[in-house]
Amino acid sequence: MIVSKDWFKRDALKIARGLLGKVISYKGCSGMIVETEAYKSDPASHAYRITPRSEIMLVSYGKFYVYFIYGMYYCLNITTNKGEPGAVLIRAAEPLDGTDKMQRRRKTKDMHNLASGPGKLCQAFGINKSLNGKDVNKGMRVLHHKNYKDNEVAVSKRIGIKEGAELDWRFSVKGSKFVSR
DNA sequence: TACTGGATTCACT
DNA sequence: GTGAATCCAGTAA
Repeated sequence: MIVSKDWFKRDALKIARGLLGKVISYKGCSGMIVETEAYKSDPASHAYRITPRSEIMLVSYGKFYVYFIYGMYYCLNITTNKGEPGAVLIRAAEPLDGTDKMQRRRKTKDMHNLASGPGKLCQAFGINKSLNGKDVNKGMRVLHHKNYKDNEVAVSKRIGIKEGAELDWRFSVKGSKFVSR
């Protein structure tokens, strides 16, 4: 079951929390999201100062925002919108299907090392700037986990959301071995 | 046009 | 724990 674009028309913090346990599917690979980070209009965010690159966060929701960083890595975001520009960074995922492809792209067999970080995740799924600006579910799909079809609250209870001790905008699945360091 | 630094990762010590 | 890799967007001139 696909997560609708309108699902992202809410506060970034709620989206970041709600995305945990959701599944992303792209290029024959899929994985369950286990770590996210919400970005709103704070100084650390691209949404703080709107530029041509980050304008997408101001004018849209439910779109992919992919940017290149450190000359080597991509980071995958999904834009949100509830009265102010924002986005959620997908930081890590637990590989489900297409792990052989991920292992080839990542040049490692280590499952824990396939998508346990923003840059690793993009490398494993073969994500690049061609996904930037595309609507959710066009290209990459965002799905409800087959085992977690019920509502968000139930999902949260079952997988156990762990909020960052100091960072209340970063969320991870409690006990997951697939979150970044 | 030139410079600066980054929502990271990995190898090496 | 530390530093290198690497390139693009943003900024200042």
